[in-house]
Amino acid sequence: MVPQKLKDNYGFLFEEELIEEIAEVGFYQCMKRGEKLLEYGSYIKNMPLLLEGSIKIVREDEDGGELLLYFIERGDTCAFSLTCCMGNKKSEIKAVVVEDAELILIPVAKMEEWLCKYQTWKNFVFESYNIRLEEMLMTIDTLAFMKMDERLYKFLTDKVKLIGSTTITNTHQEIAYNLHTSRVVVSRLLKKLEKEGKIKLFRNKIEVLEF
Amino acid sequence: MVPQKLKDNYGFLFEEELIEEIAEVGFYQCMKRGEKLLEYGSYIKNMPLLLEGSIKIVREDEDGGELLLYFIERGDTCAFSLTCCMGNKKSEIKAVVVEDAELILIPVAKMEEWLCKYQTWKNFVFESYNIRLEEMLMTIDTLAFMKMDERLYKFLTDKVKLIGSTTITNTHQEIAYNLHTSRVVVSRLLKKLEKEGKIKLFRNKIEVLEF
DNA sequence: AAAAAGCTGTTACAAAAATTACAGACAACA
DNA sequence: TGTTGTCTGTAATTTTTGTAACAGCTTTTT
Repeated sequence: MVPQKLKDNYGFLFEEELIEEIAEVGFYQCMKRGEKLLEYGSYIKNMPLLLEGSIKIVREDEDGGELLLYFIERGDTCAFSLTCCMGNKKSEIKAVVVEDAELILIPVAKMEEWLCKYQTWKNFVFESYNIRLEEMLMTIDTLAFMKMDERLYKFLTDKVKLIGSTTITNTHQEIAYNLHTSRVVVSRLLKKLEKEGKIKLFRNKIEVLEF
Repeated sequence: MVPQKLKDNYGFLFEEELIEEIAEVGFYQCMKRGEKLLEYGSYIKNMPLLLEGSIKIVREDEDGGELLLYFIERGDTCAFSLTCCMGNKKSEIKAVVVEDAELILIPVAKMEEWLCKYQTWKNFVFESYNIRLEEMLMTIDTLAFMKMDERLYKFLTDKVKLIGSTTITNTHQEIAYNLHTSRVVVSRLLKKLEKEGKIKLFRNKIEVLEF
């Protein structure tokens, strides 16, 4: 069962031998929406490979402020976990399950061993770092160069693409947390988007019409 | 001459043998303030090790907008160069010399070879990625959680620490570019900081009193 | 020396975002 | 069924940021 999902998601990346090693040493784990995979300030000694579902990476400041950094989908791993376990440091971010997730946890020791043993693994690890740096750049772009109405619309369309459905189930308050703004601002701008015909508002739900 | 500076900056990180290899295959390069080490959209096939001076990493948007991401000091390398040369991708950022710099350029092939040959090199490369991810996080923090006056003051104090002098030689316009805001806003907030006794303003110069 | 170009301070105004407050709608539940 | 808590829409106000315009300097160029 697990090896099959491993193959589906990583088979085109890794050789048979590596897939088998992963299945052998990895812990399989299931997580429900809302559960925390990684807490701010915690330590981690495993590297997660996502098989199913999606996860959001969130930054927090001292005053309880939050900001969504980006989403992780199946076939991905989290570069901050790499940072965290290779440097043996506290986590700088928190990771929360968005859609029910299945994942495999790889012990750090193995992960380091494979770096030289499997070229494909090395490429995967570096590629992960590169993707994360790019995601961070895009986050910075939205913060530095976009106004709140654009950021809000981007949040909605990104989520639509992520979950593969045009219906987003979030309260205005939840969205406000993700964008680090106030609920009033989100409600106001959502109403504007509705008047422009881009979305349709319901209680706890938003239907995205254009994306 | 060069090997000496190499030893000074990297001797406590790398073994003798690796230092010698670096000196052998690396190109030595000197750059003046204002020169571009890396242009937006360009390709790069070498990884730079900074021996002297400092460099700033800047993000640009389509409309010519700019934003300072962070500074690089001697003993550092640039993770975006790694991204760039290992993935053979266009540069997402531009790198400009802040203080006259000396650096050594390592060909990608060597850099990859050393990953498995020298444990210390592998650690250095991963540590570089980790440091850059952290810097990016800090940049995101300032954008998401701080107001412009705080960002401006942070810019000034960061630069004081970087160059090791309390005198910053920049016009208000240059600072405005770095923070992606307007000159008027910078002038206004600088005046406020001066009234609070934290800085003293001159033409083309700012003296930072508290940091 | 005169002219041009660049830098700073300031004013007035517009736009964007944050804050406070409150009312109506809906859902959960005793 | 009535109460309570949550979610949404809206209005009024303040703070922050962006824009335009201009005067007074200093530095550079002619």
